[in-house]
Amino acid sequence: MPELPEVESARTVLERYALDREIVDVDDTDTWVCRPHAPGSIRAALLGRKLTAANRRGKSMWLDTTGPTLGIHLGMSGKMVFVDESSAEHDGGDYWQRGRAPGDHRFTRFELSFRDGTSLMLVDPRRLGRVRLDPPVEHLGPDARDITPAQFRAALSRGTAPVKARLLDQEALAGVGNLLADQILWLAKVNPSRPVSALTRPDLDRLQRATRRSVDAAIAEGGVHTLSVVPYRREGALCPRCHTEMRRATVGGRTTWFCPREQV
DNA sequence: TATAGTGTTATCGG
DNA sequence: ACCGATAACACTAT
Repeated sequence: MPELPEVESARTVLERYALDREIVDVDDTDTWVCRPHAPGSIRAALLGRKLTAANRRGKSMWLDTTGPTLGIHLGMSGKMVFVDESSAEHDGGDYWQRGRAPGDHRFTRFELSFRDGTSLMLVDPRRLGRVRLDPPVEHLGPDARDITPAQFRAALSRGTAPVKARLLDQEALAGVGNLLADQILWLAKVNPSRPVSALTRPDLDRLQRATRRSVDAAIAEGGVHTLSVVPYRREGALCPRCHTEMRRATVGGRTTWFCPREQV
């Protein structure tokens, strides 16, 4: 499911395939995913327009058009699929929804049809994704891929929240999800429950470097499921560095796996 | 059959 | 007002 790296691969697909084609039909009838606009309002705003650029900050995407901006968030189970002139489907190589067969429209929640017969759809079984016009993005923190050490220290300096909860706070820094957070904390050898107020300057700098490394690695390797500690997020697994049994906890409301020996 | 889940947001309580 | 925790959302996979 999508964190920053998966959203970036989706953005790349949109940029490569979906720009500069005239929109001749829009299916925005799923008013749970397409909101808060009235049914048909997104359709009316986009008919006859073209997508002109695909942008991303954290896990949020927005598409510039010759009309209003189209915001797309993949939620926990969404993926973008582009159907080309020969009905071949292109997605980000995302590892989830692997079981979906080409042409399966059961979970298509939003669709743009272009004049040349191609189309772009949001496929989202759980319907936790969102499509909206002119989405707000200013509230998001700096993108986790290019946040500077100084910005990172500022984002993690205030308050008493567990450091993992802060890493997941999209207004502090944008793009880190549950798996990336576990990887970052494991790489930096920081306990997920440690209050941000207890982090030292060296801790913060290690965390920032671990964030950059983890995001870059996941983008290069094809998603957060390729991160090195992810296979060890299970009962009975041993830390791949020190062979201590991994421990499970709930931090920031999310399932958390960490090495109790190294992450102190 | 029961439960957990890679995300976000409204609401509650301190 | 600020900060953090929790429940809810809808559906699939185990």
